Amino acid sequence: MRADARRNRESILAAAKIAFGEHGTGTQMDDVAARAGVGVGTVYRHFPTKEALLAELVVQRFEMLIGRAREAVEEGVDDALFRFLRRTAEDMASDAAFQQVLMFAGAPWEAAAAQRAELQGLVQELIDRGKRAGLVRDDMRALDVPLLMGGVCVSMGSGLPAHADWRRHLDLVIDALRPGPPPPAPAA
Amino acid sequence: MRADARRNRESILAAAKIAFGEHGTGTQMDDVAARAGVGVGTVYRHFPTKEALLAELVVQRFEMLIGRAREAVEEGVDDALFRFLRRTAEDMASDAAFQQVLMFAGAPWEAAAAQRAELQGLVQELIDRGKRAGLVRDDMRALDVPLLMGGVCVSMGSGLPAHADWRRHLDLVIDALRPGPPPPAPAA
DNA sequence: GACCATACGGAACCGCGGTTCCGTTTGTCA
DNA sequence: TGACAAACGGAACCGCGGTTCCGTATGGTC
Repeated sequence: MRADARRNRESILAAAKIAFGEHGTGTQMDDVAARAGVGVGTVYRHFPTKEALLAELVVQRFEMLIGRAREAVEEGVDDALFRFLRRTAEDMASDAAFQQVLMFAGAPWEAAAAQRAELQGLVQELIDRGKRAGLVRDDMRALDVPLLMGGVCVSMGSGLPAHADWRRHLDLVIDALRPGPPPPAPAA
Repeated sequence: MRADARRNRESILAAAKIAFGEHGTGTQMDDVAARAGVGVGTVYRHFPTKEALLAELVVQRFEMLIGRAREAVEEGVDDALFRFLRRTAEDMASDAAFQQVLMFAGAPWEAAAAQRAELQGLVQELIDRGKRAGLVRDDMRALDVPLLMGGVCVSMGSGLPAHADWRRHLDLVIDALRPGPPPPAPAA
């Protein structure tokens, strides 16, 4: 691969990261090209499709989350799960496209299947530790994480009028994962 | 207004309700027209814009939710809030477009401002009752409802692979609204 | 320094879907 | 029943944005 080609590929990825982070999946290819200081044709030489470009970004983002999860596991704290969730949310807050991918699935989501699987394993470890310490409800499953985080994503992007307060949303959702109070008298 | 005009308006609204419920905001005007047994032009005679049509549907849906909320208030049960949330979720599950509007706001969302305000008042009543009975956490606010329900919407539409289990999501989120266990030893 | 495969730029292409326009039909009223 | 305003149908229009195409530029090699 020629030197300038490699350089351009990097520029494009960097530009795309910013553009997609800001404008979400609606980002236009021309915009990415412009930011990268490159023509659209060049973008298409490196990534056959907009979806493919986005998929690459999503994989990278998952790779980063895997790193976060590893750190959390190694931290060895009982509430590492919650700390991980908060850090993850903080990361996602600045990436509109990733939020949308997390919410709606599709090709880029599928493309990161391997990463997702790995991440799920690490999260399971965090959950187990939390359960052992009595900080996490017994019936929590690893799949609850994408479920709930997908929900939190709604409160992030889009500059919503009323429900833009994603930190509040996250707090509530994390509380949902703690062991509940004794079931409030099963009266009906 | 001519008789056939009124009749057509109703057909269009009915058709739109079904179409938007199925395909979400991505529903095409031609589809609505076809289902209503009418030409596109006729649809546009009655609703100047796709957004306007959707807005009308959203207002109707909120009107229905207001009805649900009134019922809940009149029920007079302590956990009326939770019962209301479950019924509401059940209603929303079959309306893809409403889910999207709830998630992303925009013009149709704004159009229902009055309804939203009224609904919020009723929900506040339900919350207060729940708090008095000790079933609802003290710091819950009426605005937490759209916040969390918006999140649940993610788990509804779109036939997602992993996180399609919206009932689970709803259960968790409702648990988040209950009074928490004693804060797990403020160690950190 | 010449050569050529590789890479680039960006104008043009194309399908999609919301919206418009106008000739035709139909309800209503005298 | 005749006349006319109101309403209808749907082909055509148009902007948008992803993708393609090809003439030009350039890094690497002999």
